[in-house]
Amino acid sequence: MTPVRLYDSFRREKVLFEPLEPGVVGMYVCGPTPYAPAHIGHAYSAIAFDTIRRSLRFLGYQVRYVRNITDVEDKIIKRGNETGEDPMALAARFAADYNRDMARFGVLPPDIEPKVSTHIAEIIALIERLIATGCAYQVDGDVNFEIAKFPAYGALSGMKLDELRAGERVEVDPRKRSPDDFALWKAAKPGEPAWGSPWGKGRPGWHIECSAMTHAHLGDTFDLHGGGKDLIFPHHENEIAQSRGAYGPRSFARYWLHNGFLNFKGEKMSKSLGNVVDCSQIADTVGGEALRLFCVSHHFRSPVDFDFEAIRDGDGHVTGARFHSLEAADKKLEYFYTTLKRIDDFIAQSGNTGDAGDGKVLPEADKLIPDARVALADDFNTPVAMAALHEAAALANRLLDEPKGIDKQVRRRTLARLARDLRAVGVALGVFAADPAVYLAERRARLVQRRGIDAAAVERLIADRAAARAAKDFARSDAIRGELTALGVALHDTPRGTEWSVLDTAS
RNA sequence: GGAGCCAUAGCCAAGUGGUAAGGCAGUGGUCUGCAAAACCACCAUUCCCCAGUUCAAAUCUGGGUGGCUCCUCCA
Repeated sequence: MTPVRLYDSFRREKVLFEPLEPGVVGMYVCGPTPYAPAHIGHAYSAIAFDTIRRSLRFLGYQVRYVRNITDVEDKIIKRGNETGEDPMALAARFAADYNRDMARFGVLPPDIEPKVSTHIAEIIALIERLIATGCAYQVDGDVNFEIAKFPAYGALSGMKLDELRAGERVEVDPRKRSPDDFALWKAAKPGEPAWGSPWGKGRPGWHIECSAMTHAHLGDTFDLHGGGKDLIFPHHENEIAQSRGAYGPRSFARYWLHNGFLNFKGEKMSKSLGNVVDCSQIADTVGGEALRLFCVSHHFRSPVDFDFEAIRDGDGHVTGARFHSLEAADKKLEYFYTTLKRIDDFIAQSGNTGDAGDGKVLPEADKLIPDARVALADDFNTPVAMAALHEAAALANRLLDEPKGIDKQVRRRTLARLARDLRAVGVALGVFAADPAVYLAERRARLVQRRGIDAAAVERLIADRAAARAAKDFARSDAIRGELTALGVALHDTPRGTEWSVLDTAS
């Protein structure tokens, strides 16, 4: 396996990653609270950590990947009470939606997907332990964590307790010993899901589930903990306090990873600004893989500006959306899939499909995997891996275009190797998994629909043009090309006949 | 008020001490009946500004300017 350096949010520097057990990584990522359709921010985070998980595998590590679902939480209960739907049913429904959406972005299912509702016993045991160690106290049916008993509090976020109080803006529960203390267990209120506990009926507070679930599935101490930057405070800070308060100062996550946030034209995404984009809208409009490629073209820690423009009708109503940066990513995908298809076709035509690319190849073709490895081992630098993919694809196209001067066997084997390795790196990034012909056909169908192109009319014009060309009537042929261009269609004359695609105009 | 992040070509984006990856767009070329696609070449003497450290700075230090985030639910 390849040694990895990563930026640890806790130490605030890039460090050598040394898993507890060499070659084996235990990784926990904060998953969603499913109370509404997943939006692009959820996808960005899920893709970031899925890519890290895939990268670690590519680098030779065995990864145990745990991503939870917080299915008991205030927002779910509130939404359920508003709509009349049972909160647990609502959470289950949106959790299923979430997983379906993430699958469209190439996010692999976690190895373990624990839920709060199935870990109540573990949560209660952890709270009891915190009471026993003196970190938590019971008030009526509630149990709170007492921050004063955990002097290391604030190490991850850089928060200091006296400053926290200065910034206190929420109403303080007078039964708390300190305003900063947070709930581990909340006494049941009418209309809320509740479970029996030593403190009466109630439910877990937010934060405690992650401490309980990491312990249940990864043990006292584990390697990587990930989540969105916004979770650093208070969520991750509280997780640390709970877990270390219970299991000791050396327990819990050994390295912290936080992904940057998505902005829209420099603005934070928020419902009030009307710039929250649902995952299904993205996947339907440009395809899920375009978002995936967009994400891995940026470093996961960087804030990313997401280019989004609402399409409005004459009355100003939003009728659709343009995602310029995703359309660019989709076009880039077309390049890679076209390249893969060219190679696949070439290998198929050469008759020797058994040669997967083993053996001696052109030395330039041997660079892709090592280059990708170096890139991903350096803090999961996917943009640099993308650069390696571009160079490999250009090499493949060059070999396909210019057969002269290269030994036939070496050429074919080199192309087979390139296709194999492009896909191997693609697996690490979560791209290029589709059949190229299928992807290209689906992409064109999407564009045809989006642009309102009449495919049958296009085919008719192409037939007319073929007739004109056969008659060497090039003036007529060019006139038809002009008509098609006006329709937004580009033609591609090949030995197999004329193929067409949708122009990538800015329209 | 406290904590932190970011600023690299027209645009997107890597690079955290050793002389500016990659992509898009653009220009020229190869190929083509003409195109498209693909390929090739060109495209930042310079990294927001000022000062400093160093043989050497986009990278480190200090001071500015501009943008953003967290401290409250938030991926």
